[in-house]
Amino acid sequence: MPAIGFEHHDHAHCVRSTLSKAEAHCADTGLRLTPVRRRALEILLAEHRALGAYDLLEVLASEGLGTQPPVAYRALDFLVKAGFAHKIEALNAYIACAHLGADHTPAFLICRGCNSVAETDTSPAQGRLGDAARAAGFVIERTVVEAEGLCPDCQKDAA
Amino acid sequence: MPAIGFEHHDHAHCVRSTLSKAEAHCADTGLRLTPVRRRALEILLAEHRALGAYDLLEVLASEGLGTQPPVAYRALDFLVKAGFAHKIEALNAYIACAHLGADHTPAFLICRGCNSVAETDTSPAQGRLGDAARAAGFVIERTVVEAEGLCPDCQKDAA
DNA sequence: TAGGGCTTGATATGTTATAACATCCAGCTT
DNA sequence: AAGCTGGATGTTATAACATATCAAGCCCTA
Repeated sequence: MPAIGFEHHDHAHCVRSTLSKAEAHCADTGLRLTPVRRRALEILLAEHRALGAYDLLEVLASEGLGTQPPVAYRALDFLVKAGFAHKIEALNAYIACAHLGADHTPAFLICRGCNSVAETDTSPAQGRLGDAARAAGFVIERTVVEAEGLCPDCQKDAA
Repeated sequence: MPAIGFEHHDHAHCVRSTLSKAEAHCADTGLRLTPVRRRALEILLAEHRALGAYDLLEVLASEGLGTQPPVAYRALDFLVKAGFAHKIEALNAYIACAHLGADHTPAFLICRGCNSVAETDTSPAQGRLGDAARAAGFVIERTVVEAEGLCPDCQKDAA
């Protein structure tokens, strides 16, 4: 599973295809992809960048889809629980899932230059973290793996 | 490097020894471990648990060491920059470093039952995350690795 | 068509974090 | 000793992130 986010790609296609997968998943499982939720996912998908809840709210508000914080947080909760989006803990911000449908443990590469975020995959339970957890008798339920640094473009700019 | 936090240990000794190391490090490098900073570190060291900035502020305030948020955030900034404490991103909270002096990339096991936190060590740049970063041409400067789950004691309680 | 459960609307508030500017103080300089 | 300098602290205000609560609407289905 490659990192998705920095390389150039057919973005329109990746947006459409993710939306289709989300719709199909909801149809299968009975989840309700309501107008606000669907639009929130579209907004996140529009960029490979993490958006704050209030950034999202601003866009929703400009479209008449709600003006108060709970609107954004409810939509984000839904998307995160459904696996359509992830929260980036280091930024207190949210990003659309780039590997929708794949069973994965997400990990993120966060560029401090341009704020773009690439999603990749990891298996922390199989590495040193998992070893430490087993040694301590700790049962892992969820992992947060995020790396901050510079993407290729921003390295060029810095040089 | 073992995980430190869940197992029973001589806590008074681990507090004293960490404070000594911090003092020695400041003496060596010219950093100033002022009364507020030193007391903040002591407060964090008092438990293997992450404290919010406002929790810390409450204690400092009760001792006449300052009443406004910047007091706590400045002390925490100093401790984090000096490597004496770490921020737990998943909790927006702070914990004293359990491996002071060792060159390490911290990783945390966070118990959702009792809020205790164990610090261990990881090498994300050598695992799958590092592979993905190299493949994407991304340069990692800092990593956040946190696992949420249940510690041994809380597993017993749940059963 | 009535009831239950999920969704949305609306108000208020709680929690985490920083900006901005004034003041103080220790150490150095002349 | 007077003055400068840089880090540390005091103080006020506000920005940014997140949730509790209760009322109202919608949709399914029995």
